[in-house]
Amino acid sequence: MTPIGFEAHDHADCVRTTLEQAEKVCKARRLRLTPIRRRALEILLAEHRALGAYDLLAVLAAEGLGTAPPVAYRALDFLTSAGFAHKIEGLNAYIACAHLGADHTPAFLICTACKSVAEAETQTTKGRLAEAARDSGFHIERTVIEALGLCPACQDAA
Amino acid sequence: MTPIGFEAHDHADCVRTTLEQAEKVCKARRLRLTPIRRRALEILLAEHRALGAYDLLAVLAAEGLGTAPPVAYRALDFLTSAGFAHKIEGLNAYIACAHLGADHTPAFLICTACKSVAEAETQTTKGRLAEAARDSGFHIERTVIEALGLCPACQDAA
DNA sequence: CTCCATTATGTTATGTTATAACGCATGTAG
DNA sequence: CTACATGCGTTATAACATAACATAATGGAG
Ligand SMILES: [Zn+2]
Ligand SMILES: [Zn+2]
Ligand SMILES: [Zn+2]
Ligand SMILES: [Zn+2]
Repeated sequence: MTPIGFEAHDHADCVRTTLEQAEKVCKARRLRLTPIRRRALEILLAEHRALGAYDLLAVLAAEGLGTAPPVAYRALDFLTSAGFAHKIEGLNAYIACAHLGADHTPAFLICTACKSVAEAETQTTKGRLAEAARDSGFHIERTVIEALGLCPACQDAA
Repeated sequence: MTPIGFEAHDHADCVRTTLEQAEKVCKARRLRLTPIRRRALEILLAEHRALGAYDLLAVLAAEGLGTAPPVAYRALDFLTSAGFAHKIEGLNAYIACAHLGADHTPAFLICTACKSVAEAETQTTKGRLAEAARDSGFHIERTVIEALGLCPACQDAA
């Protein structure tokens, strides 16, 4: 479970396989990966960073795929519902899933210096949060787990 | 480390001791708990729930303590910087700290049915997130840990 | 193939959350 | 008193998100 994002890696491959996975999942679950949705996923995938909805919209608009906010928000709704993207609550921004296909509980490491984001996985049933929940009888449906700090590269720079 | 919020407890005492703690901390750190800031903290403390900035503003406005958004945001900035309140990123809302004075990393259990919020504590150096960070050499400065789900009472109701 | 229901998209408007910028007031140190 | 820092009043605007309704494309059922 290495967090993807900070390490050097074959990113072209990363993009390709994620898109393939997304298509496979859509086929299996009868979801429609329309041109707008597919392009939105590609845009998010371009970098391991979170993009604001309006940043995404700007790109889509420049490509003639729609100009009004609902274009972006609908695409993001689809992608997040399908598990192809996640919302980073701490940034009000969105990022492509780095473990598409794997059933996972995402956790994010967000570099405040270079803005890159790595997605790790945690196990919902373990960890301190789950423990606190069990202790008090709380039933967890969804978790938001985000760490803000400095990635290895930015620590070296400082 | 029991999460405060779901259990029945002497809430009047809860409010009183938190305000006392806040005053003590302000004295020690030479922070100024002005009338607006103090009242904002009281308003947040009234219930173990998160309040939107504009909800807080509405109360302050009704009491003649200011009408424009900066009034609320400045008070919230002060309270969160001082550690007297926390922002719930998943709700864009703010809640009084339930462990004021204790040096802690907050984690929240948020009931999606009744909207109440319990604050638990986690240890920054343990847990899966810290583990993932260590693995990749990431330096954590702040964490956002929030669980959405059903509190014990709302589970029983369903 | 045609019709129908469903899903997706276009469009306008608005709601919600948060900050910038500037000036005045007040408290404190030299 | 003066200089500086901090808090507050006020106006305006930026940034994020959704409501509501019209039109179009898609994909089955018959
Ligand atoms: Zn990559
Ligand atoms: Zn993911
Ligand atoms: Zn209480
Ligand atoms: Zn706290």
